[in-house]
Amino acid sequence: MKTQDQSDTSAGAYDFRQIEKHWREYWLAHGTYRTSAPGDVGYDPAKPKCYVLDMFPYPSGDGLHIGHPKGYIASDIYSRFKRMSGYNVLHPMGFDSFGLPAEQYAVEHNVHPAVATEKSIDHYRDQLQFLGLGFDWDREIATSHEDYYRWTQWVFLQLFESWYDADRMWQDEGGRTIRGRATPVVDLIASFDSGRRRLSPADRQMLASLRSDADDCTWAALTEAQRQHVINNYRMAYQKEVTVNWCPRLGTVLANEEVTAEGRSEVGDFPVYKRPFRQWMLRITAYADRLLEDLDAKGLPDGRGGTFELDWPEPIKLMQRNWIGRSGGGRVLFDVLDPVTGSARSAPLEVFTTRPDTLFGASFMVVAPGHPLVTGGDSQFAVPAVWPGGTDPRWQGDSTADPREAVAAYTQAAAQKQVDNRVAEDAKEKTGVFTGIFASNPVSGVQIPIFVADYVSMDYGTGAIMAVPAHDDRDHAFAEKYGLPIIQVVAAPSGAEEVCFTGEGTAINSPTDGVESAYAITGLTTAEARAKIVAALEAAQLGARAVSYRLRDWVFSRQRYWGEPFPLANHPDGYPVVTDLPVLLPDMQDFKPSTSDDPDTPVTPPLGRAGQDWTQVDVSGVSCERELNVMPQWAGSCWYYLRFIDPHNEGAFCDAEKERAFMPVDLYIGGAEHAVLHLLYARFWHKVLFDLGHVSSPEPFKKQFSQGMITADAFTDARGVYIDIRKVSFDSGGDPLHTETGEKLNRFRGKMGKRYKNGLPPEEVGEEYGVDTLRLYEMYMGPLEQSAPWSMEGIRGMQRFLQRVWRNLVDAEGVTRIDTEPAPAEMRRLLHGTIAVVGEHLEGLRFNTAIAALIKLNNELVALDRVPHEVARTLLLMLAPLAPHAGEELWSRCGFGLGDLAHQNWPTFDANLLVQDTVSLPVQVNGKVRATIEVAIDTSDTELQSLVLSLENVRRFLPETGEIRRFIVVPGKIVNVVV
RNA sequence: GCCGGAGUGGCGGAAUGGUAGACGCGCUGGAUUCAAAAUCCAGUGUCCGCAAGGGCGUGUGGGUUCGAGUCCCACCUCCGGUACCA
Repeated sequence: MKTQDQSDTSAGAYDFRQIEKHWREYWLAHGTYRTSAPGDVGYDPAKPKCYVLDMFPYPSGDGLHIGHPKGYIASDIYSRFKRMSGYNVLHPMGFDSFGLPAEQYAVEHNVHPAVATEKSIDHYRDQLQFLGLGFDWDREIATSHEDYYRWTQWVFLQLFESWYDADRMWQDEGGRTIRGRATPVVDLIASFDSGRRRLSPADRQMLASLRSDADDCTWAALTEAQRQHVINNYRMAYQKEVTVNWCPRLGTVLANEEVTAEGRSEVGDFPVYKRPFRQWMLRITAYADRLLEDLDAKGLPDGRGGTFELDWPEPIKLMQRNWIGRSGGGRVLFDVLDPVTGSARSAPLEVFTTRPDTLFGASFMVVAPGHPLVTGGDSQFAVPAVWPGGTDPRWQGDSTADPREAVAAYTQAAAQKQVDNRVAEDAKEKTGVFTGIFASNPVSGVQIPIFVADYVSMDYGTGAIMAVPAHDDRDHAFAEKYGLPIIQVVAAPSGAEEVCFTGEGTAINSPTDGVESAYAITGLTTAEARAKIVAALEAAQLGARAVSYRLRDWVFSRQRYWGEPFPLANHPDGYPVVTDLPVLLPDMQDFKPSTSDDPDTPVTPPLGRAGQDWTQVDVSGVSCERELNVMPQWAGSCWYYLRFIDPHNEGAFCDAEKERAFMPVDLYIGGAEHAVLHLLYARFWHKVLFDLGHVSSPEPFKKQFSQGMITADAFTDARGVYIDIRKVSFDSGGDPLHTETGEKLNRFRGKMGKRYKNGLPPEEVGEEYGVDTLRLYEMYMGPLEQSAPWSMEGIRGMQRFLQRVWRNLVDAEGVTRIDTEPAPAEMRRLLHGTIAVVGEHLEGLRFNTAIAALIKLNNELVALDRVPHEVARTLLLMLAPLAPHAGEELWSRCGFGLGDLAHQNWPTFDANLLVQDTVSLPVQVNGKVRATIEVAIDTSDTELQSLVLSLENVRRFLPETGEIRRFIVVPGKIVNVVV
């Protein structure tokens, strides 16, 4: 599959290997893509800036394959286009080099992650440079380098030493009023010290475990350790016991996604246990509303006196909104009835509901297995010793024992139950046990049973729900199984009868207006009924308007080695203290997690074995043990875009003036897999830094774009073993065969990568076809946001295109074919039309159609003996961002300049040239095209009508009378005769 | 399951509600060549037809419209995410 021109070394040949090598080296030697910042020689503050950012890669030991650079090529083209359009472009690259992939690679290959990482980075840099990507390499960073991660630790301390003052009203530079602000913890402590702030009920509840007099003690009476526990409840970075999926055999915690339906690890198939675990958390939920609002906010300040709004694809915004999952509704208090006396206990059961309007349809309640009502955490809520008379046997669980045993057994089983597999979650049968306790519906007074069931989670809302089986699918399934009443209280608008209608409609079977009730909602719409019920509940002190979020706080610690150490230590009195920066990761040869077969083995992070020199640290004269967890890989990628602006600053994470000059990022390109988590986490950190005055804009990424994957066919033999795509050929029928054995292979479409042996390194393709060809082909495969399959046949078309451009401008002897005569009118019209289209499509990241327009223009040149000067020059300018090596070579060969194509001005077009006097109109009869007519652009409709109706092929389709019903003219587009 | 996206010739894809298939690959025929590669020219959704022209055609089934690949409703299939892969 070698191309034929390899041996052609004549003066006029397009020798891409030599050309690409030459310009690659030229650009690096001349610093062609270096960006100047405030304070640099040659920085021009009057020039508009454009910050084009890629999601930086984590450097795996396998190197890049041709699927990886798709986004980098796109951002490179855009950067070059913007530079030519007069912008000071910042386009940096770096490496997300901490984290699990690097650690796992190190384990597999038995090398230290620090060594493996450096090697991988060198390899990646070579590969990226090979692709002719115009990064400013002076700005390269790596998250695992000490001069980077010391600032990651610094940013973490900003979070640790601040709290979210939710009621604070303030204005940003753009004049927007914002509610809530991250505020230094020292201010909080000062307000406690001065008495301006008192301990909250939540503080007292937490203190109850530490002091007997928590109910009425004051801040002044607290010990330092107790005060620190209070402050922990406020910090943006705080410690909390959370339940995780613990796999002792792997010595790691797993995501739900990494646990199989059988409750075993995906990797290795080992048992996984639910286990509570003290973790560092980040209070992202405090920012839920602002993360939501700013997606659509107008007038975000840009730090330079201007404003901006987010230009993100709507689907990505939608995913973020859904992830945050704000739902408005109400909290409702249900009286819990004493099983013996039947009277209400003092502590009611609180639920959150998004549908207060369905309150009259609530026929039972469900609490989560961890709820205090059933864990005995609150003596108020004791489960009775005997089943109430007439309890349905189905409600009593598997045991025939008393309610306490049944509930305890169910709760324990739920806890033991290894992680749920979501696929099965909703489809699987609901289970639950009656607690023996009844509640009273606050609006109707009806007694309803309380169940414990694992379809309710402690993580969302209050861990308890009111069940409305007529209008909630899960409640419905549960009610059907346990024979509970199903009461319709909402009528579907269309009258469409669904078994379980969950949409909005009209309230029915509730009190009717005229009846003496504040809850008279029958006949009201869902929205009206919801508002009325909540207002009435509030008046009766039985509930309140409330908002709930799906978003949870962020578990921020990992029991790993290859990550940023926390700049914290544990004081002997049991609270965290800040240590000096930087906290260097100790050099350990044994960095693997400790594994065990015993689920109860204490969890010991690898850093626990670092030796006392490292683990013990003196803080203000007290010997403390360092925090042994490390940060997740997200940490480094949450702020790297700021470090690129000022990568070598030793005194600050980023110089304030430079930050103002370059933020926000104008275009952020990355994989669609980061659409929710990474983008949300980075936005969160940025907002904290914004609140604290460290950055000047409230959002980091002005425009966001997610590129699709490059997929590739993969092949397996009869045993199911993957066969390297280099060893696959095709028979005449197109069926895949093994090159060596001739065996017939199976083909399927998959992600490109090492696993399927279907990836190719860019060097291999670049050597064979040329880097410019590779760049063009990846952009030409289809819309940037879509996934597309790699094809070794398709790439030839782009190579042909470049060769054709070359031959149009250079003859076989290497002499240019430029004509000094001006271009003919038709050629100029085509040229200027192409400028208009290409510019528009590059700006819109529609590279496939931009390239198509260039191909079309170039194809018109093939028939010419010589190419007019203006056409040649303009064609090269438009080609420059896409195929920079060939562009520079031809630019200098044609004598337009030397090595300066990247800094030329983008061509402008003359709109007058694009106006045409006549237009070719398709003529439809009843929506079917029957003819085409060439008319002057200003032909009147009546004139047009008589012309059209006289057309032979139109008349054939008219009725005998010649009568028409309508005559529709869409100016310049189409004519439709309706008969 | 839930959230988001995508389904158009043999293939990748193009198309502000206005001629479906731009452009590229592949294929067919021709020119050039001793021959081949490369290159150039012409053709190429499908069915009927010598042609002119006509029928059908954008995952499936409905709907809105003078007109639907595009908008609405209901499905099917595939892809991404689902919080400790990032």
